[in-house]
Amino acid sequence: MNIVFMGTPDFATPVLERLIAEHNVVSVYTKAPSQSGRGFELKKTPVHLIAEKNGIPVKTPTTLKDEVAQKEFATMGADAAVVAAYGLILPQAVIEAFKFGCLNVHASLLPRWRGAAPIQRAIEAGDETSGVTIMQIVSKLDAGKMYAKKAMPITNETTGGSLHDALAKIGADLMSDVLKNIHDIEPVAQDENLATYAKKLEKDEEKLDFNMSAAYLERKIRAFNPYPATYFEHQGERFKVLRAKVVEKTGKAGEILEGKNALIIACKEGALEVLEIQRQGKRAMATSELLRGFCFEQNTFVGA
RNA sequence: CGCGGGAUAGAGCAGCCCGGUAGCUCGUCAGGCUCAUAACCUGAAGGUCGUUGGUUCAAAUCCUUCUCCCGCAA
Repeated sequence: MNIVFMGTPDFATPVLERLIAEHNVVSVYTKAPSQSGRGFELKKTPVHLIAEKNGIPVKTPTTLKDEVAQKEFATMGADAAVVAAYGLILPQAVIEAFKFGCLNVHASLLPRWRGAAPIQRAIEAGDETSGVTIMQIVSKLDAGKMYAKKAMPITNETTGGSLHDALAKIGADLMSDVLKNIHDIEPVAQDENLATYAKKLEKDEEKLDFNMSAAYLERKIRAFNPYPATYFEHQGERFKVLRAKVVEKTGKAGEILEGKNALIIACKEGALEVLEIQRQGKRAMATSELLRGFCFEQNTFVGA
């Protein structure tokens, strides 16, 4: 099958690699290289790099709304477009430009968690299951008919990173299956009454608010690991928290109950023992390692 | 050239501002104590202080080259 691929971040690369292996990827669309990272170097997207490595033409339009961009699709003779975390809105004209339409890989079991950050929101909310949905793109966000779904459990060990990687692989498999059987699958509509939205992660969410319960904060820490990661501030320094567990202790919210042999911080309900931490300028390490040479003063407060 | 922090024993840190014998906590090893232990006591090994050059009687410390790591920001 001749396919146009559209995607941007790491989540999209397993899907693209699978398509390259199994189909004829005629063109790849991704976001333009942008100044990012230390030194503001111009960085190509992960999808961009994979495409280049495989000698596939890459296009990086800033919008697909103009007619020039849309006419390109007509001349490619592609049967379908596969979209994975592309980051641009597809206008109706693009959606209709392909025989099989535009197929999207979404990292949740739709209609739950439509939107930008389904992986993190599922963990944060305490869902016991996550998964991948392959659906048809329609003008309404993540609301198209579904071809296939595959679930996977969320455990106490699941982090945003681990779930992301697992779902990306599942997504690649599932998309492969759907494309193979596209003639035989009748897509089913989503139940609009069950739809929820996963709003994108905001900067101010990264700061841990110890006025929340320990159980919630623990989930959030896992959801935000490794990116964008949560943190607290203590005596002018910022400490990223990568892993923690809930412990049965009480104190005023944000109070350091133990700072020498372990780091335990009181929350509104319960307390958190920080297990993996990253001091600014340093790499992430087990809290026990940091505490060999560093000490948090007991009974001082962190956070706000 | 977006802003900033860091590199010191196997690990984590202090020392640097104000140059003058290389420190702390832990780990390792040996011995001791104990019914016993991740506990306790005694002792030991382990460092060209990331790299280059300079200043100086003297550099972990001040200036400089490069490499690597990280935070912010996007």
